[in-house]
Amino acid sequence: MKIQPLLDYMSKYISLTDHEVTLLKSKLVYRKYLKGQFILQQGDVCKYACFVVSGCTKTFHVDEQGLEHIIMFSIEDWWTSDMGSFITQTPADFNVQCLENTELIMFSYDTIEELYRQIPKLERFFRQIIERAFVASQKRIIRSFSLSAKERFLYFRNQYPKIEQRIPQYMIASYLGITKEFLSKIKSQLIIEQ
Amino acid sequence: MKIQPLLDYMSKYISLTDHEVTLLKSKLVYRKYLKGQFILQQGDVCKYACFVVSGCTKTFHVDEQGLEHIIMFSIEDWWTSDMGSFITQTPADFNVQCLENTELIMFSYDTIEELYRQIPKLERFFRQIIERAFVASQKRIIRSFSLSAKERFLYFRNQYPKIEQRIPQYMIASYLGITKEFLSKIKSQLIIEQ
DNA sequence: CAGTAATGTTAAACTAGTTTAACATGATTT
DNA sequence: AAATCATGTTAAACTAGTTTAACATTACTG
Repeated sequence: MKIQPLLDYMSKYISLTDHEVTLLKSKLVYRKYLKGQFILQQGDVCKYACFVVSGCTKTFHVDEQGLEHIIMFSIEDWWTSDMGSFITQTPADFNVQCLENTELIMFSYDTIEELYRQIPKLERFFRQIIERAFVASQKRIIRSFSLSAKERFLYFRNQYPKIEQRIPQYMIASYLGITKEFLSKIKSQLIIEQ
Repeated sequence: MKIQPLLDYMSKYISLTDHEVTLLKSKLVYRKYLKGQFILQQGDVCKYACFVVSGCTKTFHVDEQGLEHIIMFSIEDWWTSDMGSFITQTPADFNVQCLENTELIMFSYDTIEELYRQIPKLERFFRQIIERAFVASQKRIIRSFSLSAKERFLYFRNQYPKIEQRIPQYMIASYLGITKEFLSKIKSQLIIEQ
């Protein structure tokens, strides 16, 4: 289990004793997925909150018309899960699929409450992680209201330069809430403008 | 201080001893605002996370073109704050304004860390509150992608029947991300369809 | 390495939602 | 009671983004 990336990440929020690290390790699941595999399928109950050690995933929702809407991408040092399904143990709104071979450290719903009891500091850690995720989600709502598709694309390109080259363009369009044709148009406009 | 509504609300998540309630009480701020008053202004640092005891607030963002976008309404038993500004103590993206005379119980940034230390259970309480807020925010993103303006309006009307009658229509339009003119059109279409 | 599937581009016709402006209504102030 | 202001409606012209379809390109797969 490559646990070091997670420990480095956690050390930014809390400090764990050796004994706590051992305890934590014993409750975690380490798993490798291949490109294309689903970590979670819409309608299933989400059993794991996952930390991405390596690789890339997309989280997406399929609406009633069968259209795919990408909510987020997750790469190294990010989290991926359907938080709503995880915390309430009800059917997921999202699919999570690997866009590359991906290694995950998974916190299972069945053991996380026990972990909180044994290591109360984790309660603090997860509160802070979720605060950040919530803030990012709210900022995204602001952008969807107040920016045009072109401005949203420029923001995306700036914020995730690494992801832009790793994934197909139609997925970026889906993340931006536009069609791949319109993204194509925006990009050719941007080239002309220069 | 009308603290009972907050205690009732908290009892759904954690149970506090009498001593803890006394401690908590001593750290809270209770305040009344008049209709129209601002609890927070965009650009200021948010010092308080507020529980609404009575009244109604709107949380909105003013974009670079000066257009107002309503992010949420908060009524009795809801929270209101700019979480991003509160946790990072950086300038707020949002304004929070009272739509009615409003009574709040306010958790100050300066005392909340101390409270977490003295009553570790609060860490758990806020983790759960923020989890829920995050999930609500993500569901709103799904709706903005996968529903038409008409469907979003029907969803709003269904989810917040009490709020619909308490506030002006142009604020509902702003919440839905459309113009008041288009909301007017949607409503007249809905009447014709019946 | 040929054939098929997945991805990306261009362009024309279309539609959801905006903008502007004129007018109606009710509430608040003088 | 008149005047002003905030809110709400209607309608016409407009625009951002979609849909459809044809074609180009890249990348798997047998």
